[in-house]
Amino acid sequence: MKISSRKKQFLDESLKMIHKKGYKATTMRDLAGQMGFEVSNIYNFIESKESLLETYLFQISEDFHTGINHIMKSSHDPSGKLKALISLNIKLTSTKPYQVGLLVNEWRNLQEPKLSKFVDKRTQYEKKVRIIIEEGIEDGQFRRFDIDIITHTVLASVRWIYYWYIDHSENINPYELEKQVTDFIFNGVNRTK
Amino acid sequence: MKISSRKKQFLDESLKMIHKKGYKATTMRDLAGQMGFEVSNIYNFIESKESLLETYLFQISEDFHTGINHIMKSSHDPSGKLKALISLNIKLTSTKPYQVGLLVNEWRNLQEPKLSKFVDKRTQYEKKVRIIIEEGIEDGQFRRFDIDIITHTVLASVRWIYYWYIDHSENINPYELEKQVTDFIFNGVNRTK
DNA sequence: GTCTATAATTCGATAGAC
DNA sequence: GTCTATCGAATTATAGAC
Repeated sequence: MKISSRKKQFLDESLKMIHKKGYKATTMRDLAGQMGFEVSNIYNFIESKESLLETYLFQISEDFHTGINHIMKSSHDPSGKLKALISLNIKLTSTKPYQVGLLVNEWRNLQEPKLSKFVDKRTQYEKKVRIIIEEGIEDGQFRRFDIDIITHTVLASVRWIYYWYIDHSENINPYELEKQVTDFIFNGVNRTK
Repeated sequence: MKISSRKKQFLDESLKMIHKKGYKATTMRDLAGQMGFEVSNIYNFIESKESLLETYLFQISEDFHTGINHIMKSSHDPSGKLKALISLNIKLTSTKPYQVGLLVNEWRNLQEPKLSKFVDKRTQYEKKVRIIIEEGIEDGQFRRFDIDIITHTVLASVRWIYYWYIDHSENINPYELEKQVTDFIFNGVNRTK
């Protein structure tokens, strides 16, 4: 079951290229050219172009689901859960920025029935985030917002980070980044309250 | 110079379909089928597939640039400028949600030299947002954050809204939405400070 | 694991009649 | 403004030799 280093190299290079050019715009010829061999060799490693996308997407998707399920089962209060959610996002983004980029940008290129499966799982994830926000408001830890609006805004506040990581990974301290983003989400930009 | 209603209908339908399927995944045959005519008729309305994308992208891009230039020249303090920026985003998103969607998702499908032109303009836009944040921190109106991190987080906080609008436009009160998002960006979710 | 060769399909775009 | 017909290029994928 060992994955040859050549296959691993192919998967890594392809991931980066698909992120950069987009899944549809990246051809099998592009991927082969990046490896310096002919198109037909790709099929020694994978079954099809779409299976490549599926592998990337469902791997990182599972990481997020495993992470949030741990958070939901934890004994944290809503504030603690929200902090853990931010931490989860930054941990996964810092270790797998290109996969996170695909998760954000390329999911809709999945074909049915995988597309519906993916969207369903994402909806489940968002519902769990919604519960954290909802409980925080009912507890009085969070202010009274429209729950859906704030759920989406919180999710959006961490969704851009993969891009930052890919371009500046050498200069990013993930702990400082986590601190800043957490501070923003909890307290906003305003100094005078 | 009057645009025929048939052309306008084509442009509107195509915009929606390109948003839904993605630019690369949407074929000229798809667009023709949506209109109920043959592919060749498309070229009565547009020069090429890419000119279609360019038209959509540079129109909405200009709207954002015009808007932020007015804000930068205004007499508002940094807090007022940031509020105006949020207002601009929600105004453009509520009136042109599909164009905003293309701006977020499809810009990289532009070909050179249009691609570089677009990216340059976007960088200019982000620099202006950065100046607002920077001045707010120096004035003491905003708390001391890493400027780049907070600039990107603020931008991300409003970037998701086009998606919300396309799916729920009938139930959205843009003034309430603006109030909620502004409140989030300025004060965060935390109740106890 | 790498190659050559090619199948089978789809793509954007054009020519020209009506 | 709509059609039929078609071109040339590009695309994913497969067959089979080495």
